[in-house]
Amino acid sequence: MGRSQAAKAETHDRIVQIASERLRAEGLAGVSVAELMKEAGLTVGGFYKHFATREDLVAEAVAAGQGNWQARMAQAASEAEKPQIGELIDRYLSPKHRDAPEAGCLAAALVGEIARSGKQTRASFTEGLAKSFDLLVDRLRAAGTTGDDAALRAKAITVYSALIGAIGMARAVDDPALSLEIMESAAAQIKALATPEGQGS
Amino acid sequence: MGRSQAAKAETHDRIVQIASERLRAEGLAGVSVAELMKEAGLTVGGFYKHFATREDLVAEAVAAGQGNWQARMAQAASEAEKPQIGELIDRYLSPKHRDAPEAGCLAAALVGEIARSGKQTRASFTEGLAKSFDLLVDRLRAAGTTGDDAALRAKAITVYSALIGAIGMARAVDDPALSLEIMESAAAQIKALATPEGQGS
DNA sequence: TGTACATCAGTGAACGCGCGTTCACTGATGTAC
DNA sequence: TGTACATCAGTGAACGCGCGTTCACTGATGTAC
Repeated sequence: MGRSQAAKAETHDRIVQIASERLRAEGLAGVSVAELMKEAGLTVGGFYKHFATREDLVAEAVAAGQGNWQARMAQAASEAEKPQIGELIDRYLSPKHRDAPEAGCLAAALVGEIARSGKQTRASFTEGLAKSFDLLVDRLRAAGTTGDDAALRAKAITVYSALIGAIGMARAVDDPALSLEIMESAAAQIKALATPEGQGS
Repeated sequence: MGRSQAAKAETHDRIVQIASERLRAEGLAGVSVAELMKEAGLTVGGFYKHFATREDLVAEAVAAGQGNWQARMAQAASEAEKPQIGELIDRYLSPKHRDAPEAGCLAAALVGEIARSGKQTRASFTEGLAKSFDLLVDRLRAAGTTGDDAALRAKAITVYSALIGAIGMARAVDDPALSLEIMESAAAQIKALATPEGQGS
């Protein structure tokens, strides 16, 4: 096939999108270049017309994958349509999110491996994480959570920490009852931290 | 060398101990059987006199690695010598722990990968995690944290979630200032959740 | 508008490499006499 | 106590395999005339 810039960009984006899903599902080392290209309907060799190395793709996929998740927090048409923080927490710590990492929060699925990754991947991740913190601060402020800017930011960081840790454990654990208990216990406590009503218990 | 049962058990333990450190540092797939054996002063082939497959070792190393960390919470001679919950949180979210995953909390370093691991590894992890929850409940009760048994358990789960998530992000992030901010913000908020004085802010 | 040519996205076989695992072997030690 | 033997932890070369990457090639398309 031809080589218009638009067609190439489309292929490029398709590869990145598939990678961002597959990497969340299988881990940063869990999918081979050949598999990825096959899933995109292409063959191995073409990969290097789009990326200099595998790590280049991973860095792009990490950036794209964080975008996916942030969209849920921010991409509503109006303030009223944006999800409330309590609803966000419940959806984050749900069996649905737990069982579909490929469509879920990239940070939760990959933090551990990103810590051991190359410069580009870590830089991509850091940028996306900073943006997630900002969006979470917005959601806390919209919910009327008490505290000045610094306090809200500290709460946002802690809320995100607890969400990531809880869903990580819920996914790792072998016991379905314990997995549910982790999600439900954490959701209740995090909501208490994040909403004005909950403060003080 | 000979083959007394004691000598074999000692070698076995040495391999498991080294694996538990190296896997925390490099990830579940980050160290090869040959490297591990070399570090234990042995050669590849001998590995299979101790473990049927690589995954057998990983499962054992996961169990052993959780033990290491739990020891810090529980293995003091008397109640007075056991660390206070606040001190535990500060030590957990310190640059020292962040920069030495091989000697630190296994759950923090490996949750994500354990979720994608085999039966044995996940079973090992689940058992260890349940024990960690129990030990954390003890520490909360010792600190006089308010709440009945169920509430203390929910708090313990949330505290551990937040610890794991925060140190995971602090390790993954590329920016030293942000890394410190994550640890400090989370430590303050988690202490508020975990100690009686902090309740209500 | 029609034709000749250059471009380059995509192909698929081949590469070198490190991995987990196997296997014939060694030799120090525990055991039987 | 001393000797002969069986055991089996540890050796290290070899295996088949999948990986990331390379490379000579193809052929549809954009461009120049």
